[in-house]
Amino acid sequence: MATSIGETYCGVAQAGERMGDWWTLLIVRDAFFGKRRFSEFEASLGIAKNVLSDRLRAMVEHGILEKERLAEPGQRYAYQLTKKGRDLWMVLTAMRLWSDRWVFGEQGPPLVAREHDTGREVAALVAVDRDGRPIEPSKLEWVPGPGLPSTRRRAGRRR
Amino acid sequence: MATSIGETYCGVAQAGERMGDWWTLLIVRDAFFGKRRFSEFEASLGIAKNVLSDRLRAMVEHGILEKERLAEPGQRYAYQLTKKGRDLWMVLTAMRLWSDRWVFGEQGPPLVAREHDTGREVAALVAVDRDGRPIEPSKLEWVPGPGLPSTRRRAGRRR
DNA sequence: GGCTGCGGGTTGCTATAAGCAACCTGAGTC
DNA sequence: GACTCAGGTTGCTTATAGCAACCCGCAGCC
Repeated sequence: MATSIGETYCGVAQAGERMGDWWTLLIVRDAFFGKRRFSEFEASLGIAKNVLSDRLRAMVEHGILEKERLAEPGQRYAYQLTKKGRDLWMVLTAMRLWSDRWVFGEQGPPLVAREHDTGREVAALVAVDRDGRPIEPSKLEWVPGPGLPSTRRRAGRRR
Repeated sequence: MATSIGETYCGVAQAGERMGDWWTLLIVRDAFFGKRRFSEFEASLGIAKNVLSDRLRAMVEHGILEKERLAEPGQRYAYQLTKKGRDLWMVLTAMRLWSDRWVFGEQGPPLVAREHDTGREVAALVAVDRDGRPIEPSKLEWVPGPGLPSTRRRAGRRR
């Protein structure tokens, strides 16, 4: 995606711009699994070093990861998710649940998220309003919000 | 992402594979906005024709869109979301809400999803268990599910 | 029946970015 | 002071996005 989408008022495009590519999401996923080191991401993802280096730098710049020097011997660093990065949990979960349903299907999910003290598993995501009451997605319409300049009140505007 | 991730048991990677790139998600977004025709996607996204053509074909192959010949005069087609495609709503919403918080922030969201009869706006996504009861993401752990072959019980395996 | 216009593409070229292998560097260690 | 290891960088090759030009079937017009 070389064309700039920096000015678009679509949150999906903005999130995509922050990610850069799918590697970014896979790195975030690994970070949720507890991976923190350059070599751990490299081994887990099979990603080229220069690409990983690029992605990690961009993610630190975007405030998704924090780079920290470890007290361990040698030149070692740890990359940790910031609050902004941890907030991508919903995005990852939405993708995972979609795959569970439409890719893995009958075969069953390869991985489940479980509450450690009760054993309850995450089965779905639901949209809720400000008061936490569920909203049925099929009844939704899209309307301009407060952040949309009045001169360009159109959804999905670009360029 | 040229390296094949077809065999990985990570739902995030699988979803990414089905998407191909961010254009796919933006096309799905536009489809949710009611766009259906080649020229509508082209105009809205500013995407190159060959790339759009590629993406639409791949999305039809993956069962995310359905291509339908219109009864209108001329050579006109409509691309419509399938159930599988509409199910990506949660993914788009998760990304949009993340952007609302971390990109637009103070400025407020450019777009909100509102229930048309009550006016209630989608404010968040919550993870729920099988019975619809909310689960707090910070208390979660990842465990292998029924779909993970026992010979490779490792999260995020690849290649 | 030939001209024009439009939707929906395809083809060919160029520029960007990913993949891969080789090399580098600083810190510990024997 | 030679060796190892983490964490990169450099340079080359290959794949893909972007762009412009062209094409093709259909309809309307005359």
